[in-house]
Amino acid sequence: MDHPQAAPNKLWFLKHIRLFDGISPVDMQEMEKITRMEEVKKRQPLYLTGDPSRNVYLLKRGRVKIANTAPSGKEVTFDILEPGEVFGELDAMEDAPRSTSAEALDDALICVIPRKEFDQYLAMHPTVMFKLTKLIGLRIKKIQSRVEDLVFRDVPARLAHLLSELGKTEGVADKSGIRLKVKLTHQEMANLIGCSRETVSTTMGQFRDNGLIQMDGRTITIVNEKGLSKLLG
Amino acid sequence: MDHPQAAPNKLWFLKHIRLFDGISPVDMQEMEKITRMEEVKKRQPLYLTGDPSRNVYLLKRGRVKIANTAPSGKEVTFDILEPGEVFGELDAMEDAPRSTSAEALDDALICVIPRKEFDQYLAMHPTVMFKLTKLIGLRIKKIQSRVEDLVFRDVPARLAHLLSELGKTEGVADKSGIRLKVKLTHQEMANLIGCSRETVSTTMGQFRDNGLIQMDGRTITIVNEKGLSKLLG
DNA sequence: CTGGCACTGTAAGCGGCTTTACAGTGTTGT
DNA sequence: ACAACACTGTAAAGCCGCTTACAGTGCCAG
Repeated sequence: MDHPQAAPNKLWFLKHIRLFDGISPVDMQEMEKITRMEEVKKRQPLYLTGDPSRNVYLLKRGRVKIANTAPSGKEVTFDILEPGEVFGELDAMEDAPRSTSAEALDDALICVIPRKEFDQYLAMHPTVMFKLTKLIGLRIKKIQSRVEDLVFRDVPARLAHLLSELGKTEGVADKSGIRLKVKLTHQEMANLIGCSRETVSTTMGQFRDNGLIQMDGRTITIVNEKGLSKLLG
Repeated sequence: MDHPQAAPNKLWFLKHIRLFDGISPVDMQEMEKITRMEEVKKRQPLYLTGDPSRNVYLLKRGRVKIANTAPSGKEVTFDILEPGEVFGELDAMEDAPRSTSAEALDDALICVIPRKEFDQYLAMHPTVMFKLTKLIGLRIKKIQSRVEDLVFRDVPARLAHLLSELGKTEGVADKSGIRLKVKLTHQEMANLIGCSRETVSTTMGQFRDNGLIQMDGRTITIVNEKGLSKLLG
């Protein structure tokens, strides 16, 4: 049965990795041979900035945060990965020290591939490499739009943008609007949009007061999506 | 003779494209077949955001600016490309509309490759594709550090960072320090570091007053490199 | 060589965001 | 169950960088 609780094996998981969308089962089986599965506890770092880049990772279950910390202690979050994503392959392909850190946000299950085997695999599977190149291209676009956000938009607009993105990817329709099963703290949102924790709290408060969102504990519901979009510019 | 003024032909130029570093001459000759050279006048746009992505480009001579403009008219510059760089391939590989605009900053010479031919070429030359993936990886790191700059550092630090980068890539040793043959206006620097033109002017003035740099017309000389680095962090 | 245009220099005023400082409210582990 | 801790709400003060406004300088074309 095609369900993780039933028979979670490596091949089942590989099918759900975006890198293998539209890739032949044979190629996938070969990948299976060189991977090893690993459980990771919540808050456990997978690697830190500056570490040697020994492995490439595939995320099976849970979320992983890709981030960096300034000497001051201030943190910027580049991405929060969902199951199905590949990560750590850029530093690994160049055999360069890690340029970011990666940390599990939940108890997670990942697939570990040693750097060399990954390189060899790619060299022998051009279609997978082509797919990888495209995935990396999408990431560039994503981060380019982060730069645009930081330069063009103020905090309310950036926060509105974040919320509406979360609405698209994680939202569930509800009687009063789009309910977000967000497990992000205000601090984590602040790291994503580049501002302080306090500013996130007050801005969310304003959104609530203006009837754009509802907040119930840590559940956010987008009540007035159009109102949010209007903030974007 | 291996000199552009003497015999500037496509093959000569391809040797100087980073994408072909360490690539076999045979592969390069095949690329030559599918390219066409084109002169571009200063300030001429190669493409605008939203255009269909028909081609991939190789920059032979002159500089090209990759940028985007907000509805407000504010502009952000993602990169200023030097000869030897490939560009426009990300949008082209996905057959997506241009996500940025590209404009010649000088009279330039570029090599144009139709999207489809580029895709086919890559499919048949895995080593070139591997190289391309690595180049894109480097670009991600570059833009990630832009995000860090915007979040972690204030304008003086970002400007100091820009100047010392320019010193590394374009600096010439001089009796009083590192002379920059920069052809960037304050506006262009502002677009690169994400602040207003006026702030660049005043901050440069402060650097001058503090003996970090000298300014003579549009020539900048870094006098006290250590002093600049101290601003970084 | 000269008028026009683009770029630079500078300064006052203002606004958005950070910092600092706490009080209040979950949430978790044992 | 409850202490300890982490997260949220809020507000005052201060500062960085933007906006506005203009004067000065340099460069290029005709």
